[in-house]
Amino acid sequence: MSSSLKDIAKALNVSKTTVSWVLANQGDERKISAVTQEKIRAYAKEMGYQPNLLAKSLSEGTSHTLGLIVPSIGDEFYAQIAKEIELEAKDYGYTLTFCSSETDVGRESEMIRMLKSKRVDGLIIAPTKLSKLELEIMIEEKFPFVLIDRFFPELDTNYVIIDNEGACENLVNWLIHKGKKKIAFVTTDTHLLVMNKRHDGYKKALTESRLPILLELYGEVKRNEYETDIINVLDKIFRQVPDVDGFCFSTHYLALEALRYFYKHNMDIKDKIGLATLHTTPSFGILAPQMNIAHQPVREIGRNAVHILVNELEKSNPSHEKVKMVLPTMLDFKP
Amino acid sequence: MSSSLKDIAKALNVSKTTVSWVLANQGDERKISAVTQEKIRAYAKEMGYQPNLLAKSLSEGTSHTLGLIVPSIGDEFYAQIAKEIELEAKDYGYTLTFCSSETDVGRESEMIRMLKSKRVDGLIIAPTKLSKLELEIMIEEKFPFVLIDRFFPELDTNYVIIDNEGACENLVNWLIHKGKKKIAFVTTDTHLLVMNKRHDGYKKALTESRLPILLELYGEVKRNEYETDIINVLDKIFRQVPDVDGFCFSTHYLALEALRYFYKHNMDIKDKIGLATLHTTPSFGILAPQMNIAHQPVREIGRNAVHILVNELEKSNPSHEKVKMVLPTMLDFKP
DNA sequence: CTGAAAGCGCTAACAC
DNA sequence: GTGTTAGCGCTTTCAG
Repeated sequence: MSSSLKDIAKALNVSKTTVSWVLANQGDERKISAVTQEKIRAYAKEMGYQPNLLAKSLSEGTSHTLGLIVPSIGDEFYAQIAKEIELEAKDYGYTLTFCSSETDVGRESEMIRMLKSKRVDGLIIAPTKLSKLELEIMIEEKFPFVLIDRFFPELDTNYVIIDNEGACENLVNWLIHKGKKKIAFVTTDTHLLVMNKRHDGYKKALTESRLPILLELYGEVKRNEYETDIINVLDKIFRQVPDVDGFCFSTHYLALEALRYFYKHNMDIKDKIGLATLHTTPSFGILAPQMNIAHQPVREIGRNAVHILVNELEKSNPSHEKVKMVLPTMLDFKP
Repeated sequence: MSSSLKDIAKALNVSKTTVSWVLANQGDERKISAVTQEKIRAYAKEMGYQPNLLAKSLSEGTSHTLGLIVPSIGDEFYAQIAKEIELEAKDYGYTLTFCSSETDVGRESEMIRMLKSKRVDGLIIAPTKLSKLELEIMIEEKFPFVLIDRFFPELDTNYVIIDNEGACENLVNWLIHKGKKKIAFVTTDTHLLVMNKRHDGYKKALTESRLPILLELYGEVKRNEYETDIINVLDKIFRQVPDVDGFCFSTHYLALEALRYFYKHNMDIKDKIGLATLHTTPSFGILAPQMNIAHQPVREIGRNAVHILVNELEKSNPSHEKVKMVLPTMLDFKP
């Protein structure tokens, strides 16, 4: 089984230190003789020596591991984010430990604690209802972390989010520009600040164009049963405003379910009804080529989050400003 | 900052041992007086004591962490698998560290070594071109791991895969049953055994029905540029066999891209062309309600993989047979 | 009922 | 050039 420094040292009649040094490539620096070095390296290789990183971490006080907490790794968006984060982290020599809170929101803070206990060097978190308490503790302790996708304006933390308000404002403006007058806004998870921002963007666009903001054109879908609830929501909108001519969805999976609905009812989403959504899913290109999309810059979100975190970890000067990054979405408008 | 057992012990004038015991809930068992216990617990809470799991792991020789290696966490299928694995692992008290090999296949074995060095208790791997060497080493060392999605028949390992051959055989049989005579098979990643099995299933179904296996009805798509290459492949099939009346796709993303093609060319996939695929993607229900699907039992794959692994980890008797599990797909056939 | 001490595998300051 | 030693924070045996 895996041999240790001590085993090698004993077998070769040198000290642990010597072995440690040459295996850490400090051999020359520490002026260990070439023969000893070679001897050690050869034997280590022969034995298939694998350093115990647990011990190393304990000793060094840094684990070179980052923790990632997302609401659900099964979700396309977070999976992509995770991918980008993992790639970037690897470039910096960090591995990733992740937890998803899934349905069990109550256990989010438990996971934060767990990861801190496992001594990850820092955390990247897409918070849900997260007891802010846990974040406040981390701020207090100066534990390095960065929020993504969502944030708390009242907390002084690092974060990387998108311009939610601007994205929806642009989307709706475009629909207006194309002559739409009765544009509905369909959303969910309204306890989230980001969702409110998206709604704000919608309202702002209407207001600027002096269009009325009608309650009948607002649809709120229950998150945990969105596949079925969106049907009620859409039914209601069409009942109350039969000549609705545009839809802005606050997120991709609502748009997808709405498409299912439109197809089922054979609706003319080509000319009659204008479509817009935040974030995408691969099938939109086929299902609704006319869909106007504000793409999430997943790569930038992921990469920047890692950047910021690693920067904070590796800077000797720890007391610098938190970075608050608001990324623009990538607008993909159809003529 | 995070206090340690020693700090607590010192502050309370007791020994580290005592503190360790009560905080590990062995207080009663070890007959520590109620007052001492309470004192310790209260102080630990006040200080916000968080055990250093690194130290605990090092000491106990087990990290309660599982490693997951997939080709790409950004891929829908693996993301779902990861979700299931994470959930199940959490139930057993394990957290997950993951790596995806992404494009950089050469680094797979590096990741295995890294995770072993980090002393994960076991590994769940969806291998790609993986130098089998690494697996052989693990077998030799008796390091616990289970393969998912793909496997090597010549290696005696745990694995959880699906019945690839049976799935495609069933899919194609159904198409035949519906009167299709010229069924094409479109695939990719043909260096993978599982892909060959799927092809075998296709051929088996044809043979059983005494249909010819035509080379012109076989399409192989280059994996790394499948979005564009599939167009050539489909063009070629339609050119050589204009009256092709069925398609069996070896995997979901090929089916999706093919749909894009069918839509673009306005083809009749409702009656004229029969469709079948292994695994699904959310939009199929809208895009192609007629698509016959052999669903991957993601949940079962994930859960069973964790089961098998944890079982091997926690059984005192380590020398039992490797479990080789072949799960049926869930067939979703359209009339 | 509680404590001392060794040990998990590694690093690093300080000898010689 | 190389070794000694203490220490990272925890568990656990053995002694009182």
